[in-house]
Amino acid sequence: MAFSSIKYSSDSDLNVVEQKNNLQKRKIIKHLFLYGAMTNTDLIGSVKLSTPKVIGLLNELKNDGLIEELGQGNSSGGRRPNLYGNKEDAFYIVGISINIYKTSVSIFNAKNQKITEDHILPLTISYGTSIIDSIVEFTESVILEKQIPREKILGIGIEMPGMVDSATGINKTYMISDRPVSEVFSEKFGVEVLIENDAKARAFAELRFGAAHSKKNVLAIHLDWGIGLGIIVNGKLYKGRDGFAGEFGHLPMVDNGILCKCGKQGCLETIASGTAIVRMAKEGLIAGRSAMLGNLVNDDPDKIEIRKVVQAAIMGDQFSISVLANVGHWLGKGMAYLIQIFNPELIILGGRMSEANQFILPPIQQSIQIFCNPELGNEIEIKVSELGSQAGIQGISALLLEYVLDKN
Amino acid sequence: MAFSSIKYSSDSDLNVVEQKNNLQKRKIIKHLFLYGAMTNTDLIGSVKLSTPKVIGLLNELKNDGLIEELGQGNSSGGRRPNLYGNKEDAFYIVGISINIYKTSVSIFNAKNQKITEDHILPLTISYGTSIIDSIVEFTESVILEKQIPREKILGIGIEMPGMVDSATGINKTYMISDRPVSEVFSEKFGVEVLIENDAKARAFAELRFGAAHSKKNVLAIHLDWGIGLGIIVNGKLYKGRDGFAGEFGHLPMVDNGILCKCGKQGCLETIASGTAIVRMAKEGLIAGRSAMLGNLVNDDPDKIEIRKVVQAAIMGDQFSISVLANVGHWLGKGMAYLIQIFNPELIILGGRMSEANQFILPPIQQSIQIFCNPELGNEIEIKVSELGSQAGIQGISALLLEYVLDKN
DNA sequence: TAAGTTTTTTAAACTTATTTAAAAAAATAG
DNA sequence: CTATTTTTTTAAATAAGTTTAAAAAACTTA
Repeated sequence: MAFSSIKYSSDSDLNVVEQKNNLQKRKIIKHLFLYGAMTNTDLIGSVKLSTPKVIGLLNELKNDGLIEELGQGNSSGGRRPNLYGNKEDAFYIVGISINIYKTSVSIFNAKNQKITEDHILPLTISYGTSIIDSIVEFTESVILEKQIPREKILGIGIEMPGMVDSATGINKTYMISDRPVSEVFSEKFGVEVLIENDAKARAFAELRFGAAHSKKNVLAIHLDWGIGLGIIVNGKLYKGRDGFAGEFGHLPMVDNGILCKCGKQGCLETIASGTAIVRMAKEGLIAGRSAMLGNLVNDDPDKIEIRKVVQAAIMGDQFSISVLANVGHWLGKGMAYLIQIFNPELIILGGRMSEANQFILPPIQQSIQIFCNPELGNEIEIKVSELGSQAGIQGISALLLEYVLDKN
Repeated sequence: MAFSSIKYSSDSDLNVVEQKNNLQKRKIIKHLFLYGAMTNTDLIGSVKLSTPKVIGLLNELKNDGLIEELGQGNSSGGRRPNLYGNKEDAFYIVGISINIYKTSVSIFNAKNQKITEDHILPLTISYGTSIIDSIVEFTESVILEKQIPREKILGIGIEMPGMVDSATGINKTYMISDRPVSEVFSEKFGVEVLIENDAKARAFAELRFGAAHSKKNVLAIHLDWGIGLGIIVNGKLYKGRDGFAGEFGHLPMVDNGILCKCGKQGCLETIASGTAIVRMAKEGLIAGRSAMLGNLVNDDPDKIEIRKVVQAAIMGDQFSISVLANVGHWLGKGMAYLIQIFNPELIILGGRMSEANQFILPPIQQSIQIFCNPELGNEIEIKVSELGSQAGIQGISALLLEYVLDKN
């Protein structure tokens, strides 16, 4: 914490890991958190230190009570190496995932194990600060339930939609306040708080735990109610000057198109997002263009969700198929833009809309062929995220860890 | 060079700087090349070493004959510091700039001073390798004229249009060969050769010597016969997986638009490049839409060039003004895409088309307002490059320097 | 012009981590 | 089951650069 250096009180009430502020030790802890138990030889490659040095640090960390020996690894014919791992209770990270319609809270231990069940708070995100207190209260109840001592909480990471500047802790779209929303949260929780945009948190999860691991230049598209983009460049999450990079969903795609909530017309989000699918399906239902979809929702337009449209498409409903194909067409065109600008190694598709993948992937491929230079378009690898719904909370927790351990 | 480590011959025929392969020494030489003479205190900040160490290295380099003392700098009341600079003849860099219609050659000494007059070879770039020998011959004549000993040439940097992969030395658009074109050049010249795309070389010049200096996230748009983009991210030139990042000119902008030389329709280049200006002006002239432009070229469509269109616009020619405004409109829309994706600190406009800046900048601004999120669009800084026509050759020379000195 | 101050340079002491070498532990071969 | 090999761990020696302190040079001020 910023004020720890001017504190007069004893070290004992400082965060455990902060006490061990040796950069190299932090690097080891970070590694053991992200990638699990390791031998000292494994660590040598990662922290770029010599054997004697790493062993020395490992022994110090053991004495500090932050790591422990976990038996022996296997060897190809020689002394078996000791395995070292973080002690479960060395510290905890709280991850909060704020969605448009719900908020969920998870707690991870120092081994990056989720120690909580699903804690979901139905709550519609607000433009103002009205939902903050509910989120704090809900989170506190989870912390209390697990009896996590405050000083063992490394920090709280919050991922949310909107234009988030994690450096200043401001969201320009939601929870707009006269002072940084991360500061408001931090004050109420009494621990470090980091906020980040949902698509960026997910891209970071892909970088650390998913398909982007050990890759350098990757784009992670987050297909949810809106369309987000996380950009990984030179193996690092790219944020831009104010943290607003990746406003992919608001690229103007259709002249004089539908009015977007951002105020402009014809944004990609208006024709290719989860919201757009629901809107088009509703319109089609009302216009009587799909009996099958009508059956699935008892002719009630308000009951339409992405899953229903996909379900109808699977059943062969022409209208639903064409809605999803159209979404794929526009997404593919947008992706062609990205491919030509970034020449990435890989594009990862994730988020709620992946339910519809079988119907949107082929038109995406087709659009890329049409709109993209073949030298670039033919070589691009497109993958569907394997991290699932936990990507966001995993990403924001890892971001928080690195944020706290890398500073100073 | 790669083979220096397995050479049996004496060190004397190795490149001077290669002999001093100490990384820290190279860093100092690089710095003195890029930013001129410095005091040891100046260097301490740049190479991140202590005073005694830097002084030691400086003395060694002096003994090596690579740098020299250049009198004293000034002090605010104390002993005056020694100034150190590269010796002019420590090494030389040859820069070659291949354009669509001409190729120019320059030689820089170790102080980054251009020691040659303008040497321009009129030559239309070819899809095959036919022009290579002419370029080599022309370059050799310049080297011979200045009597530069081969072993003092650090390397030759070549900037050129097209899809260039500098890592493999291949251009996918021009000078296509069965083996890397940089290798072909390197064999003929007998020294290290680096090739790079023109827009990227110019962006690098902006980063080292221009408006992007000390900035982190900058886009440099190169408006020439085509439209190129150099991307600077986290203070480094971004190239993408194959080096093809920045294919901005081939973003699809117009549905069923004009056929582009890339094979697709409606690329940005077909409506907003130097080539597009000339095409539109020709069409207008033939259709009799501009008497003023007709006067300037004696009604000969083949005499139209960008400068003539600008000249007519300055004289108030409605048609020419509308052509340039249209170009600005589309460029601005393209830039809105880039701003939303990159959230850059700065966009630099450079290249041949900057002659038309007074007519294209206002519509660019307007398009950004229309198509860009105000949070991003209002904050963006747009500058016209101050490096002028030398940007390309300066950029490729600096790239070559760093390429040679940074590798082992 | 001399004394004092500021800043650079040089020299010595100290820190830190690496390299080298030896010891310990566990697997494999005979 | 023992000897050999392989690999990790520990210990000592070495290397490299930083910090501290002192000396030298040049400017300021009285």
